Amino acid sequence: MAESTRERILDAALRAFGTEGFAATSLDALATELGIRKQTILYYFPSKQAIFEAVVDRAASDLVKVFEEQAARDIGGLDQVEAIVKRVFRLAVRRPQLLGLIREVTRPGSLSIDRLSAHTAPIFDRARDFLQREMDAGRMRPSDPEMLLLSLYSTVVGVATELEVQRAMGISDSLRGAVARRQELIRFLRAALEPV
Amino acid sequence: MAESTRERILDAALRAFGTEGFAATSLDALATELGIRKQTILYYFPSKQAIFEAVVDRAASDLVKVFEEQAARDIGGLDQVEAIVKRVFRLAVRRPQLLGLIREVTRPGSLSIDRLSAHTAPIFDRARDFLQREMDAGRMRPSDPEMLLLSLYSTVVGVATELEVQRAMGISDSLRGAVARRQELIRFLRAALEPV
DNA sequence: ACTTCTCTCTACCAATTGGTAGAGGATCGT
DNA sequence: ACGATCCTCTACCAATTGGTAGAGAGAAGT
Repeated sequence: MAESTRERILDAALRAFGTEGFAATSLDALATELGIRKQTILYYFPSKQAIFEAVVDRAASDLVKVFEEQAARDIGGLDQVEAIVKRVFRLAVRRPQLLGLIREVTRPGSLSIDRLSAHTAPIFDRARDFLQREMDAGRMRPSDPEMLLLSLYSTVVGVATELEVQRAMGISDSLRGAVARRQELIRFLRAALEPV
Repeated sequence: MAESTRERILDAALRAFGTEGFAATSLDALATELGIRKQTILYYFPSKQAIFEAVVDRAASDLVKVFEEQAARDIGGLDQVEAIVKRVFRLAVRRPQLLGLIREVTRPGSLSIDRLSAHTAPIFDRARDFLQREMDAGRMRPSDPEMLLLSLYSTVVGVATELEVQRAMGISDSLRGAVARRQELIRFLRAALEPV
């Protein structure tokens, strides 16, 4: 078997939770989509909440891996920022549900926010330190690194995921559109970060 | 009566839809919160979907009003951008559910996205023209105004609404924190937009 | 007094929800 | 051959869902 039932459930759940959201996803619908019975799902996971947490865990480690990979080959300065933005964009194009899930978890009242931040806290710290270092070295415009990180996060995740907003604005959501958006975003960020 | 039943329903529905989301909000819960019966709600609105659309309409016109007010007294350049960011932030602090609702509507698969964009399309156009004009006049760094608008939108709405992300990052979400975030955001945007 | 209109209620419903209990079929080591 | 383990199934269940039907109270106009 190419993929175990458990993995298939997690894949389908990621897609469903990441697009429709937790509450709008029913176990029956998930099972039907997979061509199995709901009870088969509940054999692998004790509850719907447990599936969600497993999905969050897997998604978080996928995300962290992307960052770790780039952090490993630290090319420094704005080039490093650009490289990370490119990676996030590639992820958003290939697996849009993944960033959709992050949005779902970071919604007010989500139960699994702590689960997510347990995974991401180290890379947040690492990113903050990186920004601070680059500022000190004069390779980046000085500012509050935490606040800057928040701005960067919002901008990148927003531009990468707000497909509906883009559609409403009349912006193409084709692959070519994604590349154009990424380029423009990088120009935007470079302008904001370049030292004066 | 200070506020009609219909208005009270819309208020509670905005709060619920804007925080918990559409699917996670039940009419029974809404009614209990208001101290009335579910059927009273269904007397004023034919269906749950109809309530949502009414809430979206009202929220959209509130949002549009905020923009119109600032657009009326066009002070030009980056000061104008700053003024709008401040207004959005004030809205995010006073009525966070409002921006939460926008997030809910702009989620993939939302039925009311067209309803929202019908309201917001004019101010998007207006904003695009404004950016183009300012760029032509050399008061703003030249770039693709549509893409820039998308970046601005993502950054401002993200920083204003991603309270959970901020909490996970360890950033204070007090009122003073909100002011600090706003100031840092404005510095960030000014740096990105200032002509070279 | 009577009708009409506005509003909120009780009573009810079919469908769907997440979840439990346990049967039955493979496949395995023995 | 035989139990054990793994997996997927049928059969249910109580609770909740959005929504319908219609009673009844109150005010207002006639």
